[in-house]
Amino acid sequence: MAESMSNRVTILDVAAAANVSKSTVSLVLKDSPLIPGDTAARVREAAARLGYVVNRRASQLRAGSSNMIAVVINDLMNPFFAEILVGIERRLVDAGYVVLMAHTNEDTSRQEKVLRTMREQGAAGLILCPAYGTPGTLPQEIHEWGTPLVVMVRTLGPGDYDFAGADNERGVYEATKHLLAAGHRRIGFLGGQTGVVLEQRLNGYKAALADYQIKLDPDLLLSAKPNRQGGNDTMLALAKMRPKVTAAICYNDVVAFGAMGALGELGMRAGRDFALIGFDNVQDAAHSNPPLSTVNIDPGTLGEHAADLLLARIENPGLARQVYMAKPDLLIRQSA
Amino acid sequence: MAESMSNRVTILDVAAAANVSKSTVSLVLKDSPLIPGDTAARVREAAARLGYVVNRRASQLRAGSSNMIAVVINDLMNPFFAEILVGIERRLVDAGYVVLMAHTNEDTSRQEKVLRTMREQGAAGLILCPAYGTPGTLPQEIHEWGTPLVVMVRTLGPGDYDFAGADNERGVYEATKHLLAAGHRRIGFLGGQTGVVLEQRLNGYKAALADYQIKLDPDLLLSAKPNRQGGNDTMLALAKMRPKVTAAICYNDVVAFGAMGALGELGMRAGRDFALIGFDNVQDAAHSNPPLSTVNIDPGTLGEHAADLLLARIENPGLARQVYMAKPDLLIRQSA
DNA sequence: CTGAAAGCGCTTACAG
DNA sequence: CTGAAAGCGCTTACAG
Repeated sequence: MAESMSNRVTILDVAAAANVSKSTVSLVLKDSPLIPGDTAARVREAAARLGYVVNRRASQLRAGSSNMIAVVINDLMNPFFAEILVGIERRLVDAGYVVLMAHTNEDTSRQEKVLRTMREQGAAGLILCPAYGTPGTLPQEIHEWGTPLVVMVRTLGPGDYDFAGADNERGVYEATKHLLAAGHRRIGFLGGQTGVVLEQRLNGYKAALADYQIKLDPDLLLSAKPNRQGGNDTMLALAKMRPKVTAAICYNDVVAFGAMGALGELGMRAGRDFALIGFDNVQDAAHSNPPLSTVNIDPGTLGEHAADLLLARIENPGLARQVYMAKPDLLIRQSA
Repeated sequence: MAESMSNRVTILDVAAAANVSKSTVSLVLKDSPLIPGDTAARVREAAARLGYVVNRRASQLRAGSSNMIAVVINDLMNPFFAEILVGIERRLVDAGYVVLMAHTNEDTSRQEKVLRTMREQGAAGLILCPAYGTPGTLPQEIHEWGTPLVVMVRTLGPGDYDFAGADNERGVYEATKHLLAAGHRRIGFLGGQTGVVLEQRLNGYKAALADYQIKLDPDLLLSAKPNRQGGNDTMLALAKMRPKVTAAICYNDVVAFGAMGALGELGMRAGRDFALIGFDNVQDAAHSNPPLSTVNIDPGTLGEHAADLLLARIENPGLARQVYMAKPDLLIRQSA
């Protein structure tokens, strides 16, 4: 907690300088049609001359409004979430809001802490990319606070909350089918450890194999953290398996980047010696070595849509449940 | 602007429930020693039972304090800045603050806009990674607002502002010397277009060449945006040059990743056919394909230090100018 | 058209 | 030890 600005000029100073009451100043500053042009001009001139800056804290306390929106992100080290955040922020700032950002790093106790803080600040709404292990009761709880909410990326069980995410099952299904159509029969699944997103993506993988009457080999499902290290480790393990594995679906792009590195260590190259497909289409995917084939769900746009859902909900709390599902789009570059 | 929470319970409700005055409630909630244990317990119990949540807006308006800190980032798509942001946020949240985050995307007019907004919100301090083209007068202006400031990464001309960044010249100097010691004589400099950071890094490059009595060849300085695309494009161009170029310093890691991709396209591999060194040491650098040799300035720690400087400044506005310069550390992995 | 008054939810001297 | 009062900087009915 810090002492705030030294000698702020207030609405009273402006009123004195313009020879009107503070009510008049207030009305002028919100462009009320009640005040005639010449008075308004005088007030504006005084405000500008004195360097008046509105105190949002005071105005919003009185008006019972808020222009702050809380955004809670689980993993900013993953460019997928960074791109989402940028999309959210862009839309929110354009709509006149300011974003209160917190990073949980997949830690639910930190998440609880920041959520409480943001509630205390009086956020007008909340966009939450939940940490692993977030209880399914959280949306209901936040609803009881009276705070409009949109959950992103990972669903939080059944419930009546707004959601923005992607059709994970379909995306991986199509990616796997592409590999199968190219003749691959031993296809690994790399990375991911827990959570609904993993389940959904795995379902897509299984469904595609089933289409080809291929029995699921559990040894080909390599669990690991969804980061580069995880991709590296699992690819190294996968490469050792016999009979030979010739392709892999990666839990996400970052895992795929790690897998590419592992292939490099082995003197192999994705797209030539092994087929690799990612998920997300983060910006880096177009320029990785080699460029990554992936399931495009357009993270930036996903963030913008989440912001739009929240804005709509704030505008009209009575709205029916809103869901935005990014349509996955298989993007074949050079890694498969 | 949204209507705020429906039926918040206030300090008055708690006072009524505990049969004390609101002053007493206020004192209890800030752990004042003035209130005896049994009264305090009664008040706390009532607060908990009613689900009381403090309204920071009101308390801080009255107290003239703020627990919000603004952080303005120029390019979140670059993992370097994402890592910095995470470091800042971690430290600030641990210190009891909440972060107001804005992304300028290198757009100075957007930067002006968000800065104004954050001033209106009454931020207790500001950490700014300035967009290209930010006027050198900005720190002074912000000082006049009465807002504690720390500038990061890019200096903003001379002035009495706190700063956290890295010794760019020395970092690149050492990287270039490493390449020279390994026998390289035609060394490119890839990416970067403008700004002090580029100047400083270029100075390091030039100084190292001078140590070896090598004349600077301006053709080897390839200007491009400091992103993957820039790295890709400039590497492609560099590879065509004759006499052959055998190594390059990259403006930053992201440029180096792009350059690696370009080498891949050409059937070459960094570390085997061409030597590449980056700058920053973002987390991805350890797992790129191949792992990137780079100048480590530890972005996360840099962010934490920036937060510490700001906290110290808020605590004690009279402090002399504070500067944190990350000591660059050449990290040789496989790309050079 | 403009001012005086009340009040948003708190904290902070000040009495007693 | 605890309560009554004033006030942070605004907005919003309500008079006139």
